[in-house]
Amino acid sequence: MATMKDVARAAGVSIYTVSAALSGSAPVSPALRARVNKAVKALGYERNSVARDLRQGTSSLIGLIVSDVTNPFFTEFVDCIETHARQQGYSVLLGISGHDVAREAELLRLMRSHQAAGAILGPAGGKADYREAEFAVGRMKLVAVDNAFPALGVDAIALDNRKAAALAADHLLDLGHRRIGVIGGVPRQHVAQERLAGYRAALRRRGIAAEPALEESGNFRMEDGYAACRRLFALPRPPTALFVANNLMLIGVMRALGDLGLRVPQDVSVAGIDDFPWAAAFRPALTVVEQPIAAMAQAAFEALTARLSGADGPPLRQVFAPRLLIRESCRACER
Amino acid sequence: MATMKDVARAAGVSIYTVSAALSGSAPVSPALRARVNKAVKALGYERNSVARDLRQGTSSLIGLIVSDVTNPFFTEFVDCIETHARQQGYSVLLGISGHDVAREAELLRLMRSHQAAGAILGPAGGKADYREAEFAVGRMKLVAVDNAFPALGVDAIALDNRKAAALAADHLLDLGHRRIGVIGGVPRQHVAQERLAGYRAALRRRGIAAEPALEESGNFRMEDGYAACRRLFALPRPPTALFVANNLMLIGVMRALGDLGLRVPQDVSVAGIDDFPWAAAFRPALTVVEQPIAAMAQAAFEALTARLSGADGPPLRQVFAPRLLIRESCRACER
DNA sequence: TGCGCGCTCCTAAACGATTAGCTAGACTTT
DNA sequence: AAAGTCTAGCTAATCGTTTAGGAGCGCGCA
Repeated sequence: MATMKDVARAAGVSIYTVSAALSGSAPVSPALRARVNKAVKALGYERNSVARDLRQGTSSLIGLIVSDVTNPFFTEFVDCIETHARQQGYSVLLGISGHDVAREAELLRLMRSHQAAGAILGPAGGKADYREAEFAVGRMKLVAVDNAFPALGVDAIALDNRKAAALAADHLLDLGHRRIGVIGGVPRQHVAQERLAGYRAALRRRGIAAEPALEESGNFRMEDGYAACRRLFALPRPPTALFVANNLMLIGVMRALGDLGLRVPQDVSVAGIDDFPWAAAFRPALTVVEQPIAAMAQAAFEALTARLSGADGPPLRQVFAPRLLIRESCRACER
Repeated sequence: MATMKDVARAAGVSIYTVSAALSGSAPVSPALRARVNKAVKALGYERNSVARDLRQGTSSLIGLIVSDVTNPFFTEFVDCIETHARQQGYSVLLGISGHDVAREAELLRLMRSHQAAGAILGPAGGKADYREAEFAVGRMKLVAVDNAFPALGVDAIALDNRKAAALAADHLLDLGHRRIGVIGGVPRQHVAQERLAGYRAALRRRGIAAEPALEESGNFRMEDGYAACRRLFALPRPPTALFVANNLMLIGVMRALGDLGLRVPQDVSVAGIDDFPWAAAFRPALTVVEQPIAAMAQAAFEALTARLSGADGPPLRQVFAPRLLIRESCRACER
């Protein structure tokens, strides 16, 4: 690999001039600039970012940590972030925590070690899992998304999760359902707590008593949704409708209902959180609450770049509004 | 941030000793090792990988370039690669080419610039898009997956695409279909050519003449599948069955059929390539040809690490066998 | 002429690790 | 006791950039 030194020799200039010509950090006369460019081309020179990053003390890398890329929410989120990052000259270091706080911490350490300028992450845990002092340690700027709670002490981008759950629950209640099963996330996670709270609040507003047997939970994965659904329909008095707190579990639920021979929406109404490309192609098309993923990704990226360019001040929290997409998976309760 | 120098000072040793103690590159007496570890903890020292990488001339980064993460095949592939990489101490630099060869080249340049040890990529283009000499330039080791053709001159991991297409087409032929529409990829891509070839060969084996009007193509995205499907059913004599060459276009097709008021499989039979988590939850559950993604990802990663640990020799090509998953979206032709 | 100012370009010192080459002491061998 | 061998640890060079601090030159102005 050719280095700047080789280019300098070939062009008959100092490596300072090469650096200046390539980065534009200082003026270089057209004549020398041309000689440098010629030498660069002739040698096929490419800048060594590692050396640059070492000297600069920071890099053009940003970290991106999600709990599960196969979750369509994160898939699209990753897609959006990568696009913004590339356009702004950043490269993205991808980490997948698999819902494991220890793995997440390890990934953060690794990214710090690579001198990533910052990181965007969907925290895997809840309040109890982070010792605040240790979370945002070091120079690396952090932005939390999705399961972001205020105590983290970093900028956060979140959905109005209570509202999202209430939107789905209210829709089912409006259709006359009174026994609405819920399949929420693990209670450890902030986002799960909020969605459950939204569901309960919606019931309470109609004067309906919460029924613990109807409250199931899983770890936001397909198989958890499947299992939880089977449990709900093994109940002596199963629900007439289901509110499912995320997309992956919603798929699990649909498979379970299929296996149980239950038709949607004739036998059970189903509403979930998270839209995804397949939701509308399903028969029945699924009624879900949509998150504005692209807007949230952009906000996350902009929050990060703002910090990177020196903005300081207390952590900022941006909350986005959910939207109910009424399709075909819910109908009026006949019992 | 504490550096090795700080640790050395705090422990009363030279930075050589710190380096040796931490990396195990040379023996260090228990007494000094303990002092070093204590100092590391006290200062919260973390190794600066950038400095290390500069000195070593290579890094623990590997690149991963896919054309579209939202394609479930790549989503799962990325997931698998990240897991292997993390377990072997590598971090992954993710790039999304968006089916654009220029963007792909730019991403490769960036990764080389970051001194990535190697990269795994799903090439976006076809033979005509790469000048062989320029493709595998530099120290970085490359492994191609999915749309990998021999002329690239790097290790390749591929599906037996002709077989995959034939599996789907034969299934439809066995059910008595004779007018089978195909929605393939853009002809530029090797994988698209192969799948089309497999479909044509299956027809030919039954003595059925290819009908150009039934051969549509798109760029492996949902909207392309949608549009192609609408075109096929605007034909004077539309097909009785459809073979769709990838998952995303299959979704588009299902939406289009829904919008056209056509029922699957009563009015049209549909078979595709690529299984995905939703395929089985669909009503009807979708009959597809499955790729062994996890095995392919593992093979890709192992091919890369083999090269990284010095294996040389001519490019190796590994071809994987597809498997037909018969579900509910195809039935006997009644016309 | 003498001085200051602006340009362009150079030399050399960083950045923070790894590691070749060396040294001092302990232990073996003859 | 002298010479050889090991071992643990040190010093200093090195990786390929960026950039502070000058140097040389031409120009304008008094």
